[in-house]
Amino acid sequence: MTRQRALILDIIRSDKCHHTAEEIFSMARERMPTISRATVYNNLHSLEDEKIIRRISGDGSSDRYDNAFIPHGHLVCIGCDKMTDFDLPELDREISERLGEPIDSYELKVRYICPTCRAAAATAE
Amino acid sequence: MTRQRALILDIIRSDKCHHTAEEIFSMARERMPTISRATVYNNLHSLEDEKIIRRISGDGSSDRYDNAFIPHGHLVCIGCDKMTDFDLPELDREISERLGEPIDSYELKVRYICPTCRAAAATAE
DNA sequence: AAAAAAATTAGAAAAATTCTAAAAAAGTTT
DNA sequence: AAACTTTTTTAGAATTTTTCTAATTTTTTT
Repeated sequence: MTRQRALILDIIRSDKCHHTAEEIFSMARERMPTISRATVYNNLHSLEDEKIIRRISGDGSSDRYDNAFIPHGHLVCIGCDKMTDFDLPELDREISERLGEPIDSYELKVRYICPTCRAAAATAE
Repeated sequence: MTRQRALILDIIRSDKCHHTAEEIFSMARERMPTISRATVYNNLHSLEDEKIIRRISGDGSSDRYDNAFIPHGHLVCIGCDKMTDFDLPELDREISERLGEPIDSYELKVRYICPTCRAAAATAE
């Protein structure tokens, strides 16, 4: 485990929200000014392969990275684009049952209108 | 509806498998040699906004586009990377129930080992 | 401590996507 | 169907995102 790798992992773990590779690179730079962009990308890839982190595809924009402890989905508001975690206990087992085969992992993104945006829309009428 | 838009839509609809923007651009070029890359991107974006097609995030590689008729998930084999459709009747309703709010749409990608790769792995032992 | 293996670096290169302003096509109005 | 307005397309440059490269540095193994 190199210092660079530990730093990248720490950045991902110490923040609830999900960052892009470029954001992680900037944050890493602040704490280790010589770290290279390639190192960030290399580590994001290897950490993902080892299932220590997860890549969440950014709808349109860049992909984001998330701690991979417990399987969960993501809610994305179509109004404000904010992304939040969405606990889905047993969904992995359920998918596997529906499929009739074991699965490795899943990625679920749900688009909806978040309570804040819905309230704002209701007020605007 | 311009000829370009119709062509792009036809390419997406007349093929079971899911193509990237660049692939769609090349295929469109074969049938309309003057079509511009920007037109392909513009239309993919607008068709997606109008929910006529769906963007499926490519894990790592480029995003792919899919006909958006019925909600369904995607199976991606971690061995051969092949992507296939996965029917999940009522999953949208179920997600909405678990969330306690209406949803707009969902995107589910399930990573697993496809029967072919599993058989190959079993033979190799 | 020396040797071997693995990871990092800087920056170039490649790939993917967006932007721009002019031209063309589509849709509207009379 | 001519004149007008609006929308879309075009080509290519620009930008953004990601990967590659080969020389160093760091880490691990012997």
